[in-house]
Amino acid sequence: MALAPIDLAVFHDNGFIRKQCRVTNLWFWTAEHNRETCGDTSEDEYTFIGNPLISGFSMRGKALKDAMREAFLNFFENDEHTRIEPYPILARWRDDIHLTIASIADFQPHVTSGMVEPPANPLTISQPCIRLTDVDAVGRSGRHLTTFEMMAHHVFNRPDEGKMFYWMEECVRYCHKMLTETFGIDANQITYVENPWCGGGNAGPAVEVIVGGLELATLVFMNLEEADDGEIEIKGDKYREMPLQIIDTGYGLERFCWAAAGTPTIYEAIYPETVDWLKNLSGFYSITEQWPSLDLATILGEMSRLNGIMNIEVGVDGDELTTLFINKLSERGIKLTTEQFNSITDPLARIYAIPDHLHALCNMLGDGLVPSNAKAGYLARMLARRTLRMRDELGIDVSLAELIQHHIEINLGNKTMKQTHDGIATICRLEEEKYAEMLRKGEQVIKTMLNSTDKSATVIADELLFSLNDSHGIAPEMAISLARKSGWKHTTLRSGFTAELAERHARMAKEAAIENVKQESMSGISSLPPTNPLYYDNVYQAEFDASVLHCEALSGDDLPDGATHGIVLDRTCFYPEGGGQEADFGTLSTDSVHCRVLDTRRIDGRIVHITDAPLNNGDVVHGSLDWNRRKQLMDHHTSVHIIGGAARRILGPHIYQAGSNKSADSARLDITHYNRLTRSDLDAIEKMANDVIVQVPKTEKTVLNRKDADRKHGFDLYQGGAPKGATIRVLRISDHDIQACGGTHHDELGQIGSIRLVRSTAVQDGVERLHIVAGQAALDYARDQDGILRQTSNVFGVSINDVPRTAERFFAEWKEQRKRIEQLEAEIVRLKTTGGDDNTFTQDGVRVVIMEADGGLKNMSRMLKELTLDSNKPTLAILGSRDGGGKLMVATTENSLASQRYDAIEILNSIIVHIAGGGGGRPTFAQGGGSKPEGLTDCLDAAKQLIGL
RNA sequence: GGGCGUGUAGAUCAGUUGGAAGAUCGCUACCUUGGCAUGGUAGAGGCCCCGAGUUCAAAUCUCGGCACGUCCA
Repeated sequence: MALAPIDLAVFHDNGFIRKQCRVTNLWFWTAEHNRETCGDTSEDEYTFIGNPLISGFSMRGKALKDAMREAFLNFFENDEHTRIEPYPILARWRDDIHLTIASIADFQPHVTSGMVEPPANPLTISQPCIRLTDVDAVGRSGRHLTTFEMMAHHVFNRPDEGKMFYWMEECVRYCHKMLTETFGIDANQITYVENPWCGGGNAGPAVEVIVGGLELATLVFMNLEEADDGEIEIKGDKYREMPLQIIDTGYGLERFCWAAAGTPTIYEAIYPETVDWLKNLSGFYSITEQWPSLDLATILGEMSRLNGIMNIEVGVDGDELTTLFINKLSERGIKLTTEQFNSITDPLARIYAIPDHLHALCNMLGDGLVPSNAKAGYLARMLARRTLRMRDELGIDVSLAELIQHHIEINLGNKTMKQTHDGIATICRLEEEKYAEMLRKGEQVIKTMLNSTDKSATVIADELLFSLNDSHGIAPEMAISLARKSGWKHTTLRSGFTAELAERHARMAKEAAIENVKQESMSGISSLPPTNPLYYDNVYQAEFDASVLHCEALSGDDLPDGATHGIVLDRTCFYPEGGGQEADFGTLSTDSVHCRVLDTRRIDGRIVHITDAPLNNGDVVHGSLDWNRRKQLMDHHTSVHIIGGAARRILGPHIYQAGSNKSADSARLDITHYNRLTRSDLDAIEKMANDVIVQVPKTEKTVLNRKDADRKHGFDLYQGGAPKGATIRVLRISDHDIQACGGTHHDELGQIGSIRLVRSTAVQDGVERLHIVAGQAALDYARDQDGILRQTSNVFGVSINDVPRTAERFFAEWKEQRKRIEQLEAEIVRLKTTGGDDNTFTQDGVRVVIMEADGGLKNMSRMLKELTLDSNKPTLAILGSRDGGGKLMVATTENSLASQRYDAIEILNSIIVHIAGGGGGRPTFAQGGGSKPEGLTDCLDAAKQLIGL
């Protein structure tokens, strides 16, 4: 069974009829009874270019967006909906996506799964979103954006609980009323296209709202979930109805603005000042002056209308599209050459894309994101680099920081964000420096790589271009332009290369995607009640009594040594490994059995004690924690929160936890930051952390439901990762640090004693790892350091205070003496090689030196250099040493009688047998070694014999 | 999370099949000049990132670590 046709009273009431699109075959509703296409096809041009569909909005840019958003929200607010403030652009509450990509993303997965109540119901919101999948089309299509606001009204119905707010009929009625009344859109211009939606295991009927050829909104009625026995089939998969029925709508704020402005592109509607500014800076208007016959305004107007029917998407071949575009323009009486077309559209695409990218960057950085070479931070870096590249291609001399500053002023109205404007500027400066450094290095790399390529070459080897892009960040176009700059003037980019590069990346990603996910499981525990955790009631309780509910023999390679069984109790003080805090150890005993707990894990919601012996179901056991370990883990965990808060205060609002680990020995906290930390940064954080221990007597622990936690504390609460449950445990250390955390924490900070921030290391660009020791571990650490220092001072025989100075002096002296030894060795070489002693012979005009020397190959090679470098004295030199198993070196003066007559390799190979070795080299310089130093004399004798002495 | 790449003089970087540690800039001294820009000559400056392994021999090859870069997810 497929979905039933959508047939609503609201359509009939407004004179709409249902038709099937001639082009797409989709069913749609229209008030224009002779309409044959659904509105969003390759035959439906934009009708609003130069002819706005929405009247009463004469402003542009930020003012237009503000007015439009307010009109939308106001409409729904006046009709039963609660207005909700937008969520952050960084989806901190989710672990499956980095960025908020839709308004419904705010409520996934906790609300859409039914676990958590929505913040209001029904609600209306305008949610800033970022989508980078179409980043390549931004600026070229006239309508693509990386960042936009999705206006929405959402409803979460529970018909099984009698909570049914409204469904399709009312939803479409709201939409139609708003479009025609609030925005005064002519109903004839509107088509409602039936197009079922599915994704992420859910599906439902959906309606696309097309106005003037532009999709303004989508109304999704999500009431189905994937199920093998489902009766409804959509796009090949089977679904059944689910208890929660959600209305997920999405109205494109910027598209409303565009339809109201009627500008050639969406960018001119929302970023008009920036577009003008960049046109002037880049000298755009002077481009067409080369062709006085071209009428730029007419060309741009026709191109915009055409944009509506051109399939400008990622992955469409650029050259083909250009040809098609030029043909279409020609049909309309506009004759353009490819060269003319490109020289207009290339810069224009960049001018349009830059404000979009700047807006996305402001949103990301403003929310506290730190650029990085991995994860979410990389998305910011990619946008920054795209922006910089386009800026360079336009030849504009304005720094990224200035561009961003301009954008914040003009398009964001100087709004305050989580990150300070100064902070954003600093990050931009650093990013631009890194970009410039990458370019500079890239130029070097290209020169080196192309060394073996002829200057007249017209192509660069594919492998080289791949490597330049993947390893050095130099995009193929950039590589070509740098190569031309460096002297390979005739190189061009092979057409289709960029597509191949993308294909190659896709293939690599596919291969990497094959990974094995191992899931821990135990057979008979899913029917057990969840274990009652006693550690939340009293973190200091170390002894308890409980009943054994389940005992199972375990096997596997990830178990600790000696572990044999997994035991589930009805209640426990043992904390299972989680949230970066390692598990508790201890003992479980009955009158007759005493077993050790070697690990504690959470499996399927039950706490499993990993032990070295079995217990019987129904046994009453006494549990006892290894208290020293638990205390140390608590010291470390609470310290991590304190350090995190201190780092945020000292380094800035962008500090966010990127991971952590708390073991008995030490703790680690990974934080996002845009610079390497210095020791003085660490000292300041450490000092503040220790001050907090003294100044804040008690921590506050509260349990809130998810809805209240979000509202009360915001999303910085979820530093430790996306929350899993409907209730949230909040640990509050005064106003120093407030976080959702399921770990065990001290009630009194004084219990920790002291915190040391040992050092920081880099996890990736933009993430610093802080190494922390606290409590007893801090004392142990100090003792260890003392020991090391004492040992060192004993070696030097000086007091501890003198160690640094002494080490410095010793190192300097060592270097000096090493140099002195080299000089003396050189002196010995000179003495040995200048004398006319018994080692020197003359054979037919060639000096032959055969002697035993001291030292290794290095020393001998210096002697050989001395002997054979003088071209006035053709020499054959054969040196041997007993060093390290015996060494031999043979050399002749290059380009001389000696080198003509003797082959060093031959001589070496024929005599080295006496020291049982081998070797090689060049015909004028050979060396080798052996393992029988006592045969050296035989070697040298054999050499004399060979030469005929 | 995965792939690729880079650590050599104060700086920027070369370094061929493993076989003699280099260039340019900067630094010091001297020469040229009335002085400077400049030009010339000479010199100083190296734990070839660290630690193992292979080898007669490792800056070079292999493995591990540290530091850094880059692309993709």
